[in-house]
Amino acid sequence: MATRTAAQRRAEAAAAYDAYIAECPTRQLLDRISDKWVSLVVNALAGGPLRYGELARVVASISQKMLTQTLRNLERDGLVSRTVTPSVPVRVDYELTPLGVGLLPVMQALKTWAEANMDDVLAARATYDSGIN
Amino acid sequence: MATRTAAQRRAEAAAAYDAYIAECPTRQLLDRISDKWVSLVVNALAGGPLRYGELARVVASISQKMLTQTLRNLERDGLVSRTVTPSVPVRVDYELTPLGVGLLPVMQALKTWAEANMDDVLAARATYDSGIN
DNA sequence: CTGAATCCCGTCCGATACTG
DNA sequence: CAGTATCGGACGGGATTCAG
Repeated sequence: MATRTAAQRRAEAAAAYDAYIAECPTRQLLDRISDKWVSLVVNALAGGPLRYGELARVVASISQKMLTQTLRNLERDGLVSRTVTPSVPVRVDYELTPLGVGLLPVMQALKTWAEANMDDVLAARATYDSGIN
Repeated sequence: MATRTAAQRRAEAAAAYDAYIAECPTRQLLDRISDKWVSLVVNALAGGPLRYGELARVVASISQKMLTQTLRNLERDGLVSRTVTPSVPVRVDYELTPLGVGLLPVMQALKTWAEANMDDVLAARATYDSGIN
Protein backbone atom coordinates (compact mmCIF):
# COMPACT_ATOMS: atom_id res chain seq x y z
CA MET A 1 0.00 0.00 0.00
CA ALA A 2 1.11 3.53 -0.70
CA THR A 3 -0.35 5.20 2.35
CA ARG A 4 1.48 4.93 5.63
CA THR A 5 0.03 4.91 9.08
CA ALA A 6 0.88 7.54 11.62
CA ALA A 7 2.90 4.95 13.45
CA GLN A 8 4.91 4.18 10.37
CA ARG A 9 5.63 7.82 9.69
CA ARG A 10 6.65 8.28 13.30
CA ALA A 11 8.87 5.26 13.06
CA GLU A 12 10.65 6.66 10.02
CA ALA A 13 11.24 9.99 11.67
CA ALA A 14 12.24 8.25 14.85
CA ALA A 15 14.77 6.12 13.07
CA ALA A 16 16.87 9.20 12.36
CA TYR A 17 15.84 11.27 15.34
CA ASP A 18 16.12 8.63 18.01
CA ALA A 19 19.49 7.57 16.73
CA TYR A 20 20.53 11.11 17.47
CA ILE A 21 19.02 11.50 20.90
CA ALA A 22 20.21 8.10 22.01
CA GLU A 23 23.77 9.19 21.33
CA CYS A 24 23.20 12.69 22.62
CA PRO A 25 25.78 13.21 25.37
CA THR A 26 23.31 15.16 27.45
CA ARG A 27 20.81 12.33 27.24
CA GLN A 28 23.47 9.87 28.34
CA LEU A 29 24.56 12.03 31.21
CA LEU A 30 20.98 12.44 32.35
CA ASP A 31 20.43 8.72 32.16
CA ARG A 32 23.45 8.18 34.36
CA ILE A 33 22.99 10.81 37.07
CA SER A 34 19.24 10.49 37.24
CA ASP A 35 19.63 6.93 38.37
CA LYS A 36 17.97 6.75 41.75
CA TRP A 37 21.13 5.81 43.61
CA VAL A 38 23.94 7.37 41.61
CA SER A 39 23.68 10.84 43.08
CA LEU A 40 23.56 9.46 46.60
CA VAL A 41 26.57 7.23 46.14
CA VAL A 42 28.56 9.94 44.39
CA ASN A 43 27.73 12.34 47.16
CA ALA A 44 28.75 9.81 49.77
CA LEU A 45 32.09 9.39 48.02
CA ALA A 46 32.59 13.14 47.67
CA GLY A 47 34.24 13.23 51.09
CA GLY A 48 36.80 10.60 50.24
CA PRO A 49 37.17 6.85 49.68
CA LEU A 50 34.77 4.49 51.42
CA ARG A 51 34.58 0.76 51.83
CA TYR A 52 31.65 -1.23 50.56
CA GLY A 53 30.17 -1.67 53.99
CA GLU A 54 30.62 1.98 54.84
CA LEU A 55 28.72 2.97 51.72
CA ALA A 56 25.96 0.60 52.66
CA ARG A 57 25.71 2.32 56.03
CA VAL A 58 25.90 5.88 54.73
CA VAL A 59 23.31 5.28 52.04
CA ALA A 60 21.25 3.37 54.53
CA SER A 61 18.20 2.69 52.42
CA ILE A 62 19.99 1.10 49.50
CA SER A 63 19.81 -2.65 49.04
CA GLN A 64 22.91 -4.75 48.54
CA LYS A 65 21.89 -5.46 45.02
CA MET A 66 21.45 -1.85 43.99
CA LEU A 67 24.61 -0.73 45.75
CA THR A 68 26.66 -3.28 43.87
CA GLN A 69 24.92 -2.53 40.61
CA THR A 70 25.36 1.21 41.03
CA LEU A 71 29.03 0.85 41.88
CA ARG A 72 29.59 -1.40 38.87
CA ASN A 73 27.99 1.13 36.57
CA LEU A 74 30.00 3.99 37.99
CA GLU A 75 33.17 1.97 37.74
CA ARG A 76 32.36 1.02 34.17
CA ASP A 77 31.91 4.68 33.29
CA GLY A 78 35.23 5.59 34.85
CA LEU A 79 33.61 7.76 37.51
CA VAL A 80 34.58 5.58 40.43
CA SER A 81 37.62 3.40 41.05
CA ARG A 82 37.55 0.09 42.85
CA THR A 83 40.51 -1.05 44.90
CA VAL A 84 40.72 -4.53 46.33
CA THR A 85 43.05 -5.22 49.23
CA PRO A 86 43.52 -8.98 49.47
CA SER A 87 43.59 -9.32 53.22
CA VAL A 88 41.42 -11.47 55.47
CA PRO A 89 38.72 -10.48 55.37
CA VAL A 90 38.88 -8.84 52.00
CA ARG A 91 38.79 -5.06 51.90
CA VAL A 92 37.40 -3.09 48.98
CA ASP A 93 37.58 0.68 48.69
CA TYR A 94 35.66 2.86 46.30
CA GLU A 95 36.80 6.33 45.35
CA LEU A 96 35.80 9.01 42.91
CA THR A 97 38.12 9.30 39.93
CA PRO A 98 39.09 12.76 38.63
CA LEU A 99 36.31 12.34 36.10
CA GLY A 100 33.89 11.56 38.90
CA VAL A 101 35.09 14.55 40.88
CA GLY A 102 34.41 16.70 37.84
CA LEU A 103 30.81 15.71 38.13
CA LEU A 104 30.41 17.29 41.54
CA PRO A 105 30.16 20.91 40.32
CA VAL A 106 27.47 19.88 37.87
CA MET A 107 25.47 18.23 40.61
CA GLN A 108 26.05 21.31 42.69
CA ALA A 109 24.56 23.52 39.97
CA LEU A 110 21.50 21.29 39.91
CA LYS A 111 21.25 21.47 43.66
CA THR A 112 21.48 25.25 43.62
CA TRP A 113 18.67 25.68 41.13
CA ALA A 114 16.57 23.09 42.89
CA GLU A 115 16.88 24.70 46.28
CA ALA A 116 16.08 28.09 44.80
CA ASN A 117 13.11 27.07 42.69
CA MET A 118 11.56 23.85 43.85
CA ASP A 119 9.38 25.77 46.29
CA ASP A 120 7.73 27.46 43.34
CA VAL A 121 7.31 24.13 41.60
CA LEU A 122 5.75 22.61 44.68
CA ALA A 123 3.44 25.58 45.05
CA ALA A 124 2.38 25.29 41.41
CA ARG A 125 1.78 21.61 41.94
CA ALA A 126 -0.41 22.25 44.95
CA THR A 127 -2.42 24.85 43.08
CA TYR A 128 -2.85 22.58 40.10
CA ASP A 129 -3.96 19.68 42.24
CA SER A 130 -6.43 21.75 44.20
CA GLY A 131 -8.06 22.77 40.93
CA ILE A 132 -8.53 19.15 40.00
CA ASN A 133 -10.23 17.97 43.15
CA MET B 1 12.47 -11.12 69.54
CA ALA B 2 15.15 -8.70 70.54
CA THR B 3 17.40 -9.12 67.55
CA ARG B 4 16.57 -7.28 64.39
CA THR B 5 17.21 -8.38 60.86
CA ALA B 6 19.37 -6.41 58.51
CA ALA B 7 16.24 -5.40 56.66
CA GLN B 8 14.68 -4.07 59.83
CA ARG B 9 17.73 -2.07 60.75
CA ARG B 10 17.85 -0.68 57.23
CA ALA B 11 14.20 0.18 57.47
CA GLU B 12 14.73 2.12 60.67
CA ALA B 13 17.57 4.11 59.25
CA ALA B 14 15.68 4.54 56.03
CA ALA B 15 12.66 5.91 57.84
CA ALA B 16 14.62 9.01 58.71
CA TYR B 17 16.99 9.04 55.78
CA ASP B 18 14.52 8.36 53.00
CA ALA B 19 12.14 10.94 54.34
CA TYR B 20 14.96 13.38 53.76
CA ILE B 21 15.99 12.34 50.29
CA ALA B 22 12.42 12.05 49.07
CA GLU B 23 11.86 15.70 49.90
CA CYS B 24 15.33 16.72 48.80
CA PRO B 25 14.87 19.41 46.18
CA THR B 26 17.74 18.08 44.12
CA ARG B 27 16.20 14.63 44.12
CA GLN B 28 12.89 16.09 42.96
CA LEU B 29 14.51 18.14 40.24
CA LEU B 30 16.41 15.11 39.02
CA ASP B 31 13.24 13.07 38.97
CA ARG B 32 11.59 15.70 36.85
CA ILE B 33 14.25 16.51 34.26
CA SER B 34 15.51 12.98 33.97
CA ASP B 35 12.15 11.93 32.64
CA LYS B 36 12.83 10.52 29.21
CA TRP B 37 10.73 13.11 27.42
CA VAL B 38 10.90 16.20 29.59
CA SER B 39 14.22 17.48 28.32
CA LEU B 40 13.16 17.00 24.72
CA VAL B 41 9.86 18.80 25.16
CA VAL B 42 11.42 21.62 27.14
CA ASN B 43 14.06 22.02 24.49
CA ALA B 44 11.44 22.06 21.77
CA LEU B 45 9.61 24.82 23.60
CA ALA B 46 12.78 26.82 24.19
CA GLY B 47 12.31 28.53 20.84
CA GLY B 48 8.82 29.72 21.62
CA PRO B 49 5.23 28.46 21.97
CA LEU B 50 4.16 25.43 20.01
CA ARG B 51 0.87 23.71 19.36
CA TYR B 52 0.23 20.15 20.43
CA GLY B 53 0.58 18.82 16.91
CA GLU B 54 3.74 20.78 16.30
CA LEU B 55 5.30 19.31 19.41
CA ALA B 56 4.33 15.86 18.24
CA ARG B 57 6.14 16.53 14.98
CA VAL B 58 9.23 18.11 16.48
CA VAL B 59 9.65 15.35 19.04
CA ALA B 60 8.87 12.84 16.35
CA SER B 61 9.42 9.67 18.31
CA ILE B 62 7.13 10.49 21.20
CA SER B 63 3.79 8.74 21.48
CA GLN B 64 0.55 10.66 21.97
CA LYS B 65 0.21 9.25 25.40
CA MET B 66 3.64 10.30 26.60
CA LEU B 67 3.41 13.73 25.01
CA THR B 68 0.18 14.44 26.83
CA GLN B 69 1.46 12.96 30.05
CA THR B 70 4.71 14.93 29.87
CA LEU B 71 2.89 18.18 29.14
CA ARG B 72 0.50 17.58 32.03
CA ASN B 73 3.37 17.05 34.41
CA LEU B 74 5.18 20.14 33.22
CA GLU B 75 2.01 22.16 33.46
CA ARG B 76 1.37 20.84 36.93
CA ASP B 77 4.85 21.88 38.00
CA GLY B 78 4.36 25.37 36.62
CA LEU B 79 7.09 24.95 34.05
CA VAL B 80 4.81 25.10 31.03
CA SER B 81 1.60 27.01 30.40
CA ARG B 82 -1.32 25.65 28.41
CA THR B 83 -3.50 27.98 26.36
CA VAL B 84 -6.69 26.79 24.72
CA THR B 85 -8.15 28.75 21.84
CA PRO B 86 -11.76 27.60 21.42
CA SER B 87 -11.95 27.63 17.63
CA VAL B 88 -12.93 24.83 15.27
CA PRO B 89 -10.91 22.79 15.36
CA VAL B 90 -9.67 23.59 18.79
CA ARG B 91 -6.16 25.03 19.12
CA VAL B 92 -3.89 24.47 22.10
CA ASP B 93 -0.58 26.22 22.59
CA TYR B 94 2.11 25.27 25.06
CA GLU B 95 4.75 27.69 26.25
CA LEU B 96 7.52 27.77 28.80
CA THR B 97 6.71 29.81 31.87
CA PRO B 98 9.40 32.05 33.41
CA LEU B 99 10.07 29.21 35.81
CA GLY B 100 10.46 26.85 32.87
CA VAL B 101 12.76 29.29 31.12
CA GLY B 102 14.89 29.39 34.25
CA LEU B 103 15.50 25.71 33.78
CA LEU B 104 17.22 26.20 30.45
CA PRO B 105 20.57 27.41 31.86
CA VAL B 106 20.66 24.41 34.15
CA MET B 107 20.10 22.06 31.24
CA GLN B 108 22.75 23.98 29.37
CA ALA B 109 25.25 23.39 32.16
CA LEU B 110 24.49 19.71 31.99
CA LYS B 111 24.92 19.74 28.25
CA THR B 112 28.25 21.52 28.50
CA TRP B 113 29.72 19.01 30.91
CA ALA B 114 28.31 16.12 28.93
CA GLU B 115 29.76 17.27 25.64
CA ALA B 116 33.13 17.85 27.28
CA ASN B 117 33.35 14.60 29.21
CA MET B 118 31.11 11.92 27.80
CA ASP B 119 33.85 10.88 25.41
CA ASP B 120 35.96 9.90 28.38
CA VAL B 121 33.05 8.05 29.91
CA LEU B 122 32.42 6.18 26.69
CA ALA B 123 36.08 5.33 26.41
CA ALA B 124 36.13 4.04 29.98
CA ARG B 125 33.05 2.00 29.23
CA ALA B 126 34.65 0.45 26.17
CA THR B 127 37.79 -0.40 28.11
CA TYR B 128 35.79 -1.91 30.95
CA ASP B 129 33.68 -4.00 28.60
CA SER B 130 36.67 -5.27 26.66
CA GLY B 131 38.16 -6.50 29.90
CA ILE B 132 35.03 -8.50 30.63
CA ASN B 133 34.76 -10.37 27.36
C1' DC C 1 -7.04 18.70 16.33
C1' DT C 2 -6.45 17.44 21.03
C1' DG C 3 -6.90 14.27 24.23
C1' DA C 4 -8.64 10.20 27.40
C1' DA C 5 -8.94 5.16 28.33
C1' DT C 6 -7.41 0.47 27.88
C1' DC C 7 -4.37 -3.38 27.17
C1' DC C 8 -0.02 -5.34 27.76
C1' DC C 9 4.84 -6.30 27.77
C1' DG C 10 9.50 -5.25 29.25
C1' DT C 11 12.36 -3.44 32.77
C1' DC C 12 13.59 -2.01 37.36
C1' DC C 13 14.28 -3.11 41.86
C1' DG C 14 13.53 -5.11 46.53
C1' DA C 15 13.66 -9.39 49.34
C1' DT C 16 15.85 -13.52 50.14
C1' DA C 17 19.27 -17.01 50.07
C1' DC C 18 23.85 -18.68 48.96
C1' DT C 19 29.29 -18.26 48.13
C1' DG C 20 34.49 -17.24 48.59
C1' DC D 1 33.36 -8.60 54.37
C1' DA D 2 31.89 -8.36 49.75
C1' DG D 3 29.59 -9.95 46.77
C1' DT D 4 26.28 -13.33 43.27
C1' DA D 5 21.74 -15.69 41.91
C1' DT D 6 17.02 -15.99 41.56
C1' DC D 7 12.16 -14.81 42.03
C1' DG D 8 8.24 -11.78 41.90
C1' DG D 9 5.68 -7.40 42.30
C1' DA D 10 5.42 -2.63 40.64
C1' DC D 11 5.72 0.57 37.14
C1' DG D 12 6.85 2.92 32.76
C1' DG D 13 5.53 3.50 28.41
C1' DG D 14 4.04 1.95 23.52
C1' DA D 15 0.05 0.60 20.46
C1' DT D 16 -4.52 0.99 19.85
C1' DT D 17 -9.09 2.67 20.26
C1' DC D 18 -12.67 5.99 21.53
C1' DA D 19 -14.37 10.99 22.43
C1' DG D 20 -15.18 16.21 22.40
